[in-house]
Amino acid sequence: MPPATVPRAEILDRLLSVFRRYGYEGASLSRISDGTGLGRSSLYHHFPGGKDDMASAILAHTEAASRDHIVGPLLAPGTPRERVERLAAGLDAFYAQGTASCLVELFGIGEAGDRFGETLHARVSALIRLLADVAVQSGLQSEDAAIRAEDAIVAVQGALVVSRVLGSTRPFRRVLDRLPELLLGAGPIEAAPVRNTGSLLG
Amino acid sequence: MPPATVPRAEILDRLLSVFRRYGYEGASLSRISDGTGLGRSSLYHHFPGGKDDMASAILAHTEAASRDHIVGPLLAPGTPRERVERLAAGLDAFYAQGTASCLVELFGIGEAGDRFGETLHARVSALIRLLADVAVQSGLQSEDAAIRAEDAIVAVQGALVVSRVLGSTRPFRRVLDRLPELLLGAGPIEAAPVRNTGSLLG
DNA sequence: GTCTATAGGAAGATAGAC
DNA sequence: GTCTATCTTCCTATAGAC
Repeated sequence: MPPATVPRAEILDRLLSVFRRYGYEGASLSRISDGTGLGRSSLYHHFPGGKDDMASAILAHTEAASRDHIVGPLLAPGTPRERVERLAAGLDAFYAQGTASCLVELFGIGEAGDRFGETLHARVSALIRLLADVAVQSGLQSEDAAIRAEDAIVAVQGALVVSRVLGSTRPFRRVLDRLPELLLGAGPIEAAPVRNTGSLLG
Repeated sequence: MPPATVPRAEILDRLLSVFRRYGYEGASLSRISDGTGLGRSSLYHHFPGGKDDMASAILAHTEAASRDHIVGPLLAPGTPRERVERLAAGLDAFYAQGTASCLVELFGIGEAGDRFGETLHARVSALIRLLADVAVQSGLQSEDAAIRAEDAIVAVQGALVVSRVLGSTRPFRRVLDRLPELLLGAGPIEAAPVRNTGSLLG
C-alpha cells in the first residue's frame, strides 16, 4: 500500500473527534490510533510530544477554525444583527449542530486543565470581548454589552452541555435562534416576546 | 455496622471532590486514595465494584443532596418566587458557589457517559420538569414554562463552565441572581433587567 | 476495615528496520 | 511515514495477613 498521505488538517479533524468522544484523559493512544487510522509511530512522527502535542495542535487548529466560523463572521461588514446571525450560523457549524462538546469540557478538566486552562481562558475572554464590541456597536452601553456578551457565551456553553445530556440538539438550536436577541436586545421589527414587563400582578 | 472510622457520607464527599478535580477517567485509584485518605483495599472494601461502583454511589449520594438543596426548596411552601430564590441558594451550596463542575461534565463524557448517560438524562429531565411546574404555578403557560425551565438549566450549566474557565465565580453568581427572573419573568416591582454587578473579565 | 504485596494488563513513549 | 517490537510506568483489581 503506497503512503496514503493524509493531510495534516484531516488528521487534526480526526484527532479532535476522538478527543471529543472520549475527553482528554479517556483518549488513549489505542483509541486515537483507531480513530485516526494512524499507527502509534505515525502519530509520534506527526506529534513528537505525544498527547500533549496533539492537544496543543488541536487547540491551534480550532483557533483557525474559530477565525473562519466565529471571528470572521463577527468582523465582516454588515449590521450588528447581520453579523450576529452569521455568528450563529458559524457556531452551528463549529459545534456540529450542537452534537460536539465544547473545548472547555475536553481540555479544561484535570491535568489537561492545568496544562491548557490558560489558553482556554484567553480564548473565551477574547470571544466575550468580541461579542461585547458588536453589542456596543449596535448601540448598547458598555456595561450592558459586556454582560450580554458573557450571558451569550454562557448560554451557548450551557446549551451544548444540556443538548448532549438530553440527546437532543434542540436546546442548542434554540440558543442560536435567540442569539441576536440575547446579545443585542429585541429587534425593532419583531416586538419583544411575551416578556411581561408592565404587569402589576404579583 | 461496627463504628466506622470515616462515615460513608464523608467518604462520598471526598470521592466527589476527587472526581470533580480530575474527571472520571482522570481519577486514578492512586489519586482517589490520596484524595480520600483511604488505601486501595479500603476503597475496594467500600466499593467492591471499583471506580464504576464509586461513581454510582456518588450519583446516588448527589441525588440525595439534590433533594436537600434543589428539589426540597422547590417543593416547600411559599410563593413561586420564594421557592425559586431558595432554589438559587440551594444551587449555590450544591455547586460550591460556582467552583464545582457539574456532574454532566464529569460523568457524561467518554466511557462514563456510556455508563451513566441515562441516569444523568433522567436527572436533568426531571429537574427541568420540576422547574416548569413552578413556572406554571406562577401563572405562565405550559409551553412558555417548559422553555424557561430549559433555559434556566442551560444558564446554570453554562455558567458553571464559563466560571471555571475564567477562574471567576461571577458568571455563576449572576445567573443565580437572575434565576427568578429567568424562570418566572420580570417581577412586578423591579422591571428593568439592567443591572450593574461589577466589571467583567476577572 | 485497613494493611502489604502483587498479579495481569494497558497506558504513554521509543528504537530501528524498511 | 509507517511498520513491528519493546521499554517503563502506571493502571485496576485481588489475595491474604492482622
